Amino acid sequence: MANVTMKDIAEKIGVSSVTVSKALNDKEGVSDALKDKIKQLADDMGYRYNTTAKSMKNGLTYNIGVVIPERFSGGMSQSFYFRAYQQAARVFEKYGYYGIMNILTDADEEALKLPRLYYEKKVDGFIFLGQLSADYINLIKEMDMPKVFLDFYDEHDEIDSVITDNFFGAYDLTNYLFNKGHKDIGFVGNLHSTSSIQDRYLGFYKSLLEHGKDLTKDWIINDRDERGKYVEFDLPDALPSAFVCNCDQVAHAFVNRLKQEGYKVPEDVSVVGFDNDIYATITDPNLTTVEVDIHEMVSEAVKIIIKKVQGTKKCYGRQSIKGKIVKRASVWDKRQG
Amino acid sequence: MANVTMKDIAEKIGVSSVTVSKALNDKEGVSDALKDKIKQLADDMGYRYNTTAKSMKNGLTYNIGVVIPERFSGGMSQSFYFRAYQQAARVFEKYGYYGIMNILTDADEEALKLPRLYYEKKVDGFIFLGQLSADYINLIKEMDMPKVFLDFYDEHDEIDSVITDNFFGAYDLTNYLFNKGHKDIGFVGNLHSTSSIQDRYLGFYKSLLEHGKDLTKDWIINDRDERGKYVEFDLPDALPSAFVCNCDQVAHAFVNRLKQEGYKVPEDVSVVGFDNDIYATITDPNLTTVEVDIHEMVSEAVKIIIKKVQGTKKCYGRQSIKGKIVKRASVWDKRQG
DNA sequence: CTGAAAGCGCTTACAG
DNA sequence: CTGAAAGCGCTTACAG
Repeated sequence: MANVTMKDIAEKIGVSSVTVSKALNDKEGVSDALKDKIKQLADDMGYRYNTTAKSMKNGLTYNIGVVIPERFSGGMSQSFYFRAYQQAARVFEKYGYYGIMNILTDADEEALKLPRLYYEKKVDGFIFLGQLSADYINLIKEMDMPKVFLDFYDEHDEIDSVITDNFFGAYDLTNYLFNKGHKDIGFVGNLHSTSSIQDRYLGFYKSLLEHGKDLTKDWIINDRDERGKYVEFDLPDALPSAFVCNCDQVAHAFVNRLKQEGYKVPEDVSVVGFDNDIYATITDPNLTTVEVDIHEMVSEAVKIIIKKVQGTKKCYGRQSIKGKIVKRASVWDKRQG
Repeated sequence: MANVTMKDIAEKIGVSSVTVSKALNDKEGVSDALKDKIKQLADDMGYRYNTTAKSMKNGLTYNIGVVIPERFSGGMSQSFYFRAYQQAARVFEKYGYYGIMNILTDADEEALKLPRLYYEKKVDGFIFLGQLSADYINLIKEMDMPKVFLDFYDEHDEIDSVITDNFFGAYDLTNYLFNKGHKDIGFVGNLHSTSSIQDRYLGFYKSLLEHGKDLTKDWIINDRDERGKYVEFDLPDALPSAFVCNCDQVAHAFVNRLKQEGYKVPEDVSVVGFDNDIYATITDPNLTTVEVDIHEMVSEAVKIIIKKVQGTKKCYGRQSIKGKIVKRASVWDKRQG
């Protein structure tokens, strides 16, 4: 019972282990009768396929590393990363692969240490989930192994990446505010923090430009320091009638702050977020926001990494996955009111 | 550059691969000078250790499967499972192991299909995270591989498990309510749904008994059907002055329902939850609750599974990890008011 | 201190 | 349709 191998099965029937291998893998060269007999016996003997031996032969582990920087794994953004990882696990399954999560500690990222998964040849490729430092990205580039960035990208576009369409998402959302009669619109977020936030800001800006508006410095409100830590909002005396926040969590905090200062939301100030995570519906009023298509993003990223692991040299570049606006009560219709 | 092996290193220096193996593993029988030379060369040649080959030899994969039933992976309980999985990944790391997450679909659980990880010998043991059906538990018992249950347990106590101390957590919490002057206390939860909820209920009941109170049927309010789906609360006309809810999410919904019915929380009715998850702080008023010690639980579970994988035959039984009461505004002090 | 031999469990040509 | 031989990259006795 201990450890059944193909050889054990072979000896019991009186054939060679080659024949057993062929039968169990449904390959040609074994009569159907014998195949059935072998399969039956394998079942009876409690045989389990030894993937490690196969890996040894062809050099593939059938594992993909999913690297998540530590700082995204705590806090509140959890939900996004868990859903993403989970969806990845599901899609890997379809391809006969497994994902191995590797939390990249801040210290390792700082010290430019590649994941242990790499040094131990435990995986055939990597999905990096969540913005990494520029230096670390350079390090990754030199790593000779298939890789895909998920939810962020390399500015030099040398590594395939799948991102949410932050630019057009924020652009659409800002247009939506203009359509509702808003004329002055601000933005909440640190423009230098991540490429996602920057792109959302630029989409917002594009909409402003198209509506003949200029940027108003006072209405670009910072939400976090350079290490990503949230800071107090610095509110000017005069506010625009609407704000585009870089994410729902910040929109949630921003709404609370506005209410604390005596503003009514959305009557005095409308607020929109991004992500459609739990903060969108625990905010009062519920937030109009953009729902990121996690499933589609993850499926795409997995599809790409599997193709690359299987040998495609093709470069997929930067894939943007469209989100969709979810309309809720946090936007005031100025055309009627 | 393609694929550097120990043999390549050996040939370059003019020694055997046995010597390289010894040097790279810091084993005896190689002079320090040669060791250094070999390590240096390995580095220069970009050598990466082939874990698969090692696995082939000793039959260990250095992976542990973490199985999470699909129904816990969606919804709102996410946060708990993600934090748990993440913490597990961190602790595995310390032991030189990796975790591989396997979402167990409802269909596979129903059909009594073991995880693919098992049939492919991809792991040395399993942590099962989250309540499984009785039939599935029986199936697991027959699987000859080390395993630990996390956050639930087998009623026959045949499989090691690590759980939060639901019984004493709810007991302490109910005592706390009595101490605040409450005399009539109800419970919200389905008594037949999971062992966690049942234990919380029993802890609550124990406190009642100790305070000379009997159960009042009307004040045991159901929150979900047998498949775990939430149902409308069936509120009686007369309510007790306090309720112990089986979890924060349900407490959140229950508070909203009470407010909807015109009750003031906590003035008219106090409410306490369990878990200290996000629902505890998005509820108005914030919930008094029990914080589960995820880190400790996970660390313990990982420690146990590693020991078993390494050959310990010892049985650890059922380990309860104590949580702690987090006091917030949802409990009215009846002694002063 | 160093190495030749055997083996972990499978698969891939190749030969019959 | 079936199988002997070689090999994937390492490690474990064992011999020198």
